[in-house]
Amino acid sequence: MASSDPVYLRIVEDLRRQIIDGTLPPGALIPSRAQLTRRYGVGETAARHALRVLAAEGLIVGRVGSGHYVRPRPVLVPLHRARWSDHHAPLAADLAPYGVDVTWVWRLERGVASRGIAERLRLREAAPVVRARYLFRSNGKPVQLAFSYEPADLAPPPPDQAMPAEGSNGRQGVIARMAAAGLTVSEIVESVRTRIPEPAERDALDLPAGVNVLHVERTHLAGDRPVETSDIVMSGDRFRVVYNLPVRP
Amino acid sequence: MASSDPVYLRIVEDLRRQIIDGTLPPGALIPSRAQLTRRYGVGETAARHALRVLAAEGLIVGRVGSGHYVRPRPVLVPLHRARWSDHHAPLAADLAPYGVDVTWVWRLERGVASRGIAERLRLREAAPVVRARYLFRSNGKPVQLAFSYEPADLAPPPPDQAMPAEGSNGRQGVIARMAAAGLTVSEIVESVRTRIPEPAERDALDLPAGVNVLHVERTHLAGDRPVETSDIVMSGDRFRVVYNLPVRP
DNA sequence: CGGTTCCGGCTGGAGTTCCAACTTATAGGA
DNA sequence: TCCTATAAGTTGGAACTCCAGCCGGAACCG
Repeated sequence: MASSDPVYLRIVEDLRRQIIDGTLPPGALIPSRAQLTRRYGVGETAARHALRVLAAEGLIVGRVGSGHYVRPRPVLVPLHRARWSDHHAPLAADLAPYGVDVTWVWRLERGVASRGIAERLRLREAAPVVRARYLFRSNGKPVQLAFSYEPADLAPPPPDQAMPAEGSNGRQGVIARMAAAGLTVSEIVESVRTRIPEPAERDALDLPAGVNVLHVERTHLAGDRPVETSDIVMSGDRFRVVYNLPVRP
Repeated sequence: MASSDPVYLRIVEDLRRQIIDGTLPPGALIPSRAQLTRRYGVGETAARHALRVLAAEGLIVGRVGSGHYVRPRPVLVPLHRARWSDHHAPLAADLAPYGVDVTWVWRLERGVASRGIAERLRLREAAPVVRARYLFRSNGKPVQLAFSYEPADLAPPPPDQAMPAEGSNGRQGVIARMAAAGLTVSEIVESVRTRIPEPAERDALDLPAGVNVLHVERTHLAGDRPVETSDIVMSGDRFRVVYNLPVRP
């Protein structure tokens, strides 16, 4: 079976091993398509596909006109395979392309960091922050309420004149914006718990009395700097995720 | 910018729209590479790439010698984009290929369903179940304890003679086994909370007194039938996930 | 009439080629 | 010495091609 494996897999495994064991250290230049083609005695298709796979895994990054380089730090979990938050804050954004009816509205506000937020963002208390409030609806029914806080000085800065801004759909989360800037983002999940909703939350989520909500506190870092922290409140302490499994990944 | 988008994206978006709005109902045959090539006036590369992307998204499935078909039920969240459990039970399995030192041992036991487990698996109390106990270690330090329960009659059945079986690494979780069987698996997360660890857990995880553990109760369904339920206990109520973002997905 | 064979169509792996856009280094000119 | 123009190398998008293996239906034969 191993002998009938696709040719490009041999290159992928070989390079991956070298990256993991340090033969190709972070920042190292990966052989170019032409070099791989000669070295492994394969066609350019195979070399190209191998590089694409490694790039998709996050182990290397390609720069047009320059080459493929080993990513500066070891990849633990590539985003596309493991996003803790997929079922929380960005739920709507991820489901929308699949025809699930999810809509959301958001509002941006300037404010100052409370004690807790300041701690999570490693700011001094009362430092200026931008708060976004999201309300997600599925089939008209409100299902999720989220607040995200970002340091006000963060690039790219939020629109200054138009504050407070509002909208429905479309606002990119910090992950997408950091990714666009080519940054490595990490995530700290500080707490996941169920609790009794506050009156305002019960109101927004249109909940009957006596039910609990799922509460997630989450912070995103770019390098070592916290760039966003969020409080996510979902209706009910019991939720369900349905997916189809690709028969062959 | 839209005009400079890759050619294949036009095909992807067009077909995706048709799948979502029902023009191409579940089970429908997708135009073949040759047909797409003619219909959209593009090369075979673009047609092929479009089909590959849709297949990766889980919207269609290719059958060699036959064609590409719309998947039988709407995909909500493709597994590779959203696995709630990636940071819980299968953590080790996902991290291992990236050179992170994670090892685990497991042990299989036959037993009978307690009241709670019976409820979650929709079995009568004291029905026969198979219990697997996992202990995950990172750099030698125990980080996660998990118990999974499956109905004993479930296919593929656990090894009967070798019970109780033990091992280190290698045991496939129910998701992988169901995927291999081509089944759609859904997941219910019943509860996520932090709590005081029980003495046995504190012992296994080598925890100092006074810290909390993160506790997740999770059930997997194949269609409507529960096929596994698990209790996951992680050391600490604060954990961190690090990933690199592909600059362009 | 029923079973078997055969052929056309399809996927998926692989190779080859071309080109635009970009980076980098080098050589030459001010 | 410093700046600029040029050339070589690289990625990424795309087209075209070939082939093995598989599927399904149609034709054919007993």
